[in-house]
Amino acid sequence: MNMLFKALNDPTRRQMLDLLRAGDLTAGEIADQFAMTKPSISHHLDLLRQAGLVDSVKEGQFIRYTLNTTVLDEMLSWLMSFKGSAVHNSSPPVDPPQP
Amino acid sequence: MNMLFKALNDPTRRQMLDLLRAGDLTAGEIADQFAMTKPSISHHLDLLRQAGLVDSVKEGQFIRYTLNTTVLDEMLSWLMSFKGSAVHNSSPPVDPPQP
DNA sequence: TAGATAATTAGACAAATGTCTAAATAACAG
DNA sequence: CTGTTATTTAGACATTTGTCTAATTATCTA
Repeated sequence: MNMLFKALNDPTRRQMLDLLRAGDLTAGEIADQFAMTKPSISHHLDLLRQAGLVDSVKEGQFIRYTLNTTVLDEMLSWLMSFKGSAVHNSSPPVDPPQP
Repeated sequence: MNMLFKALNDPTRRQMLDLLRAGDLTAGEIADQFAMTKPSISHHLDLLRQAGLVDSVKEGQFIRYTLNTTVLDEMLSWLMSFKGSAVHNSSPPVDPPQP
């Protein structure tokens, strides 16, 4: 899960994923949305690809990036397990009612 | 969400959260589980606290750390929205059956 | 009060990260 | 073929991050 958390630990990359929700985009179309050079964009896309969050397909001169959310499953279940397995160590907030 | 992703982007800190699922622990008890100096542990716990993932309460000489999963909600819903809003741009994998 | 224990703060340092410019690769259009 | 467009690769550089040692603060106890 390390690569996954690393990939998501950047606002630019998270925004890229948000953009891709509406549909596939080429590297250039993605770059147009950010105030950043194309090599930087390329590097971010590479990290997302390494994490498995996007797939890339060359189409002629362009490279089309597609969102791939399957890798999120592991992270999602890890996070959700926290919402279920909470342990209550603190004292109860009130005394139980006396009969 | 930046602090939250940052806090989770470290195996040691994620392991700390896993430890706290079984119940509250003091800083020293947490430190015992890692091959790392106490100042380093203290720093990690500070980041978790800044992210809101743990609460700390001083009890005499000790400091007791408690898991707090409420901040996970925002992240969880962001992640889950990906599993719902996927768009299918690619061609269908097979041709539809011919009658 | 003196000494021991729990934990943090302060500061140093190497490694990782995000960004840039310059150059390389690959595909298209004339 | 030549030039233009899309994208990546390579390398440099400043910032952030994780770790350590040394010192500090706070609490307990004899």
